[in-house]
Amino acid sequence: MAASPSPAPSNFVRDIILDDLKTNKYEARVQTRFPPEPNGYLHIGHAKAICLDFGLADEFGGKTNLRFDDTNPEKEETEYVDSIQEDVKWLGFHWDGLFYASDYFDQLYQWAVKLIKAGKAYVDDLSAEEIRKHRGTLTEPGEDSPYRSRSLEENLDLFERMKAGEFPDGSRVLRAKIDMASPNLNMRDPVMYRILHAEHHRTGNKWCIYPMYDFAHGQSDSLERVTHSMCTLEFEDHRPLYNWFIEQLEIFPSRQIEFDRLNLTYTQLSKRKLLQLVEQKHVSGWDDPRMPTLSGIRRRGYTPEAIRNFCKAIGVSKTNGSIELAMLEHFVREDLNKRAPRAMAVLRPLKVVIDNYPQNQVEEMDAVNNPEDATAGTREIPLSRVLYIERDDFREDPPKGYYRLSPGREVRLRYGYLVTCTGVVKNEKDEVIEVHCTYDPATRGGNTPDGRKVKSTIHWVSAAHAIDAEVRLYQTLFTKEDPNDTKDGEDFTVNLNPQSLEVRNSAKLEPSLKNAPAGSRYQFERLGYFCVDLDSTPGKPVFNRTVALKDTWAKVEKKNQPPRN
RNA sequence: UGGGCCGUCGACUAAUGGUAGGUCAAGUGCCUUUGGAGCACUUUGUCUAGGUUCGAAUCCUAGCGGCCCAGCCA
Repeated sequence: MAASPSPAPSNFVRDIILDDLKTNKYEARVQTRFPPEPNGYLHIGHAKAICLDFGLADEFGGKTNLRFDDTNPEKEETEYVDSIQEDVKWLGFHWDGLFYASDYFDQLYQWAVKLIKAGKAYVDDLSAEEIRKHRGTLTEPGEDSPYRSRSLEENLDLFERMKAGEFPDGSRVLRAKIDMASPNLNMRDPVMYRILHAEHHRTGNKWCIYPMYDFAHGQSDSLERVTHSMCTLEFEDHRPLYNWFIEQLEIFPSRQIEFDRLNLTYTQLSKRKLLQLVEQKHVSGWDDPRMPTLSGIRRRGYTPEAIRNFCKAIGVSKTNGSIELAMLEHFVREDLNKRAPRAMAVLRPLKVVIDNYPQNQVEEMDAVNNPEDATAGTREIPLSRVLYIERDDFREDPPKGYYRLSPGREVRLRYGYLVTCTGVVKNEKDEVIEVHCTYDPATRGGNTPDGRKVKSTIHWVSAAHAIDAEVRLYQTLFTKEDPNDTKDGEDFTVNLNPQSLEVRNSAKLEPSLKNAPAGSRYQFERLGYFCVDLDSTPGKPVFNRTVALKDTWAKVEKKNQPPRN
């Protein structure tokens, strides 16, 4: 066994599998499944589950099925089925079998009949409301339904007629006969089947009764001979029921193991609430780059490698916690730093005129594409008398510690020349609209033959050669670490960040970016990582900022000037 | 206040009765044609109280704190 370069840290699920392997449980076989309900798009929380399910099976030479948990025809759609498959593949995983819980509807029906015949299930005529009342409370036991003691024959007949469509929605259900006094509410005669005259995305109108999650999930695991069935913590209370059905049915004993779901600061990971954001148009869609969906994150410019590394780093446990968003951002920076070619782009242009530079001269300056990757090569960038620099890179009255351009000060233009600011031009509102400089011809390429040092190197683009672009800058979608932290009666949308999207319409890019294809990623020097959006048009590219570079100066400035409000 | 689960640096996670370690964050310095990247160093932790033991983050007891469960959702 070769030592892996970055060994996956162990976790309690892996320990369980290791132990089962040692004791030869399941004939030393490892099989998992990733079981999404196709009622929404996959998000970063699912990525954690995917990495666990597929990762563990891969590690032990096992199999992983993709199985759609499609037992509720009213919420599920093929659009979601398609996006989920695309996202799993994009993340870099390959499933063995592709299944649907609905593939098992016939088998499930037969098993339900088997339980009725064994006296372990009955048809209940109580309404939903009445069932709720009979269920008792957290501290008081429930009461038996008056229909609990029906004869086998009557139960069989009624269940068959439920299937045949003789009864309206909600009029009857099939229930497991377990224990109405159980302290675990899931064991108080849980509903197995409900009547739903609804068209199913796969089975069409074949069925008008549909199994509940509890009477489908474990059985599906068992049918596929899944050995280790990982799910999130809220299903711990369902495990006794999961096992009860397997025992009563005498089928393959898959084992359910629960782990902690991912929580990320400043991020909403409830599928229902993500759907709400889409439906109420707080975002442009499931793939809005501010969304934590895999499609949103992908459009934002994240790489699958970064997400996988993140999932590996956060680990798996049973502790309810919240990962800091900075952790995710670290892993995308780490990955993009190695692979993203550099380019120069000015987001808020300020015109610079180099007064002593020849009027119509243009020089091609050599620039390295990626200092982290010697094989990435170099490119040429045109320089001329009129440039744009970042507004932030000039201050008429520089604060302490600021060492970019200001009157009388010399800085280096990256891959260009050293320039010294000689003056400014202002408009009637006293705003600087133009900066004047002189350059030192001896410093071509940014070199200083005399060994002189400058404190700062800034990026620039030649005005005559620049490409106009739209750049979209993002902040967190929510202003609070916990978006669900609201006052009574308030919806989580009150925590939406009004500044989560900022569009810069007049960005100027170096000409090499002209034909960058959608999805390609760059580091704009000194600014951050950016990704070409699919809204780009031939005349005007659109870039998304994936994540900003770490900005030491911004930190210093913030510390020196605490917020006024 | 019925049942289930969980408490280790600011965050996440290891240590499986035997040196409390790693990553992120924060801080300091070095270096730098990105105030980027990199490198070095530093700060901070076993929820509390008892008990078992030569030895406890780990085992036991009792507290305290947090999360989940009363859908014909998953």
